[in-house]
Amino acid sequence: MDALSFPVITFPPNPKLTSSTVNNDHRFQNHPVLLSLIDHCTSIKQLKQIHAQMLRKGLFFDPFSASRLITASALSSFSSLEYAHQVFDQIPQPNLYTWNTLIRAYASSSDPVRSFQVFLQMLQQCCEYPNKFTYPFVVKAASELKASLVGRGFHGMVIKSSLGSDVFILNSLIHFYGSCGDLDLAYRVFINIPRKDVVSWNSMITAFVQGNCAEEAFDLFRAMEVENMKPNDVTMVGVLSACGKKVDIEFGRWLCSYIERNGIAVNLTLNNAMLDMYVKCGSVEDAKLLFDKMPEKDVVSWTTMLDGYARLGKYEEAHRVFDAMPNQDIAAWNALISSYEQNGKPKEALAVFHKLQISKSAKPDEVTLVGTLSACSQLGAFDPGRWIHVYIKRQGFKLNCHLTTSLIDMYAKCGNLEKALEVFNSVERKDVYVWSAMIAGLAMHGRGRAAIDFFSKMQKAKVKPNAVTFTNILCACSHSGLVEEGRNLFYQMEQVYGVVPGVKHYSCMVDMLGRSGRLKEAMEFIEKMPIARTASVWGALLGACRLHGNVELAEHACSQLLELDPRNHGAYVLLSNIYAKSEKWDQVSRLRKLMMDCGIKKEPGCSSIEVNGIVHEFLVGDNSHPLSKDIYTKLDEIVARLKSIGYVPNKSHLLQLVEEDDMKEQALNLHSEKLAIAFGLISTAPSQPIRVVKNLRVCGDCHSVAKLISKTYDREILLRDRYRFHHFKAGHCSCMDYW
DNA sequence: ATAGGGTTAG
Repeated sequence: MDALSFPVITFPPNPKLTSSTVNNDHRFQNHPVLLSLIDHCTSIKQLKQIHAQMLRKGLFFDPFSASRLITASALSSFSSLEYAHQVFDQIPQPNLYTWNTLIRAYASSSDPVRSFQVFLQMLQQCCEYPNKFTYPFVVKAASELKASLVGRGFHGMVIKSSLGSDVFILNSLIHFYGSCGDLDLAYRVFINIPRKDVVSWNSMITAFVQGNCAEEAFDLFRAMEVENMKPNDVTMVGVLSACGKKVDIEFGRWLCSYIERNGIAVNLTLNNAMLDMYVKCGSVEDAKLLFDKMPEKDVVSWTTMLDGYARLGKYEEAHRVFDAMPNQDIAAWNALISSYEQNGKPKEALAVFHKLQISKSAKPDEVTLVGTLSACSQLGAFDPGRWIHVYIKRQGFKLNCHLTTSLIDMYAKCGNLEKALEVFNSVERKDVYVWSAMIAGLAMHGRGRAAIDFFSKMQKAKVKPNAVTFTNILCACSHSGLVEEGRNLFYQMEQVYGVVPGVKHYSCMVDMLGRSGRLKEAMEFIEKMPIARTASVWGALLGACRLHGNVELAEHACSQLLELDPRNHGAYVLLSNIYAKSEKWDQVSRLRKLMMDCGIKKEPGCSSIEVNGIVHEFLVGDNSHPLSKDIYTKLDEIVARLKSIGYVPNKSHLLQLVEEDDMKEQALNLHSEKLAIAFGLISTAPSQPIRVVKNLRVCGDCHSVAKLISKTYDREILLRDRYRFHHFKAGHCSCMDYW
């Protein structure tokens, strides 16, 4: 919803229209010398001197002369809006031009809301109506703020005041509707412009690109040819950006040659757009060739190159570019942080953030924080995550939806659902991503009912759910065994909410049905799918077969899965699991051999635990940790103690055939999650919960052991596995053993 | 009497 409230727009009466006090009567002689001096000012100090002279000579009370002063103080390179506004307030009778200047300056300032305030004041106080110059400025402010209702209000006013055919205003409206994501309305404005100019086309193309409709942008670009409209540099920047999004290097190369053939002026921005296209299409080589030829480079050019290497995982080159850039602004740091974070290297991302803090060469911005928080989420690194939250508060960052979403995600994935809820409740503005993150948080903590509750609250708040919201809510239903609710939501998706179910939603449904033991229904559901079945759908069925020990269906699911994705190690592992559970060891070793022959490796189990801000990682049977000896001693102690209260190791969770019984036990005890928990017990205070993150699904035996430890050692254990959270407390797990 | 709309990195 719109955060800005805007009064009903009516034109106020115009009391001063007939008044004789209006000071536009040229009583004052212009003072050409003084006025031309304004244009030569290079600092606020000089302007203030002229201001003083103007006051002495009475020139300041001439609206025209005052307007020149306002223009210089509000729009020049050394401008000070605050000063401009103070001067403005002293002008007895500002004219429309002067009002427009102030509105314009505020529209492109960091606080565009103020241009609305000045606009409203103008409606009341100025003796003239807003004109064709006023609207582009306020509409621009509305675009900046994505203030969709306010902008529509302006559109209405434009029509009422018969300015509805001004191409400047209409172009700004295209831009406005585009930035609000309302592409249909933007297009409606566009097609109704009788004499479109190149800016009209550019605005519409850019709107399509930014709304992720690259094809439509290309269509429009081609239509320009037909309509004999010559594209310019801005047009090319737009289509190149679309090209990067589509990862279509062929078309991108063609566009570059088009620019050359048609003699389109290449400036720095256009060069940067070409660089970006090459980088996004994965050709850092092409980018490098262009980069070396560019006559002028700015920080964007350097950062784009850095990003090009980093996103390919060429970190050595990326760091070389980083060191070579004239100055590393925050964007450069962000490129490094996000590439690490997005390439599954969250530890490295945190390390870069740490370096940034020490170097103090740039101030973290919102992008930095979002990337770093995401790294914390991946790691389950609660301490750094919490630290960043404090930092956000201390630095006075306003929580926008992006940051809010990241914080909720971080707290949820670090096991602190209460904190996530606290952040959620503390913010006024909640968009679909904020709601979806909260629902995902509830889902991974097994709070299915609450998730459904939030989903209906979301409807009441009039926030439209999207595909991600549905993935999360279906996942919540699945993890809590809420089959009826999940089924209903699935069937409402398209009919009630207009969200067409994608393959992720089908996978969720298969998981939900299968997990709850409805294997037959799950299979029928797959057969009736109207869209192409992917590996993930069969994977969900396979997982359910393992849970319920259905060998036959598992074999079918597995063969279907491998047909679609022959190198899917998860499929082999799951099927081995199923064979192992029913003690078909010959099948287990057959699969093992098959995997070896195909060179497919099981993803090794890995658990990490954060102690005092340091993340420790454990692999299966790991003894690389400095405290390894102590850890194994502790583990022996734990097992002995648990056995004395009736724990029986569950050997069916082993993957390989181990003949001797005690060997089996040992193999179980080598599981990474047990090592991490044992390390947690010896290295953290008894009051502290143990927070472990595992890359795979938690093993059944480890799950039982964690429950028993939570009781026997009176310790909370928070274990996050690949799919969800297990919150062990006093002998119970939050998943209620349904996972 | 002065003026306006569309552009690139994360």
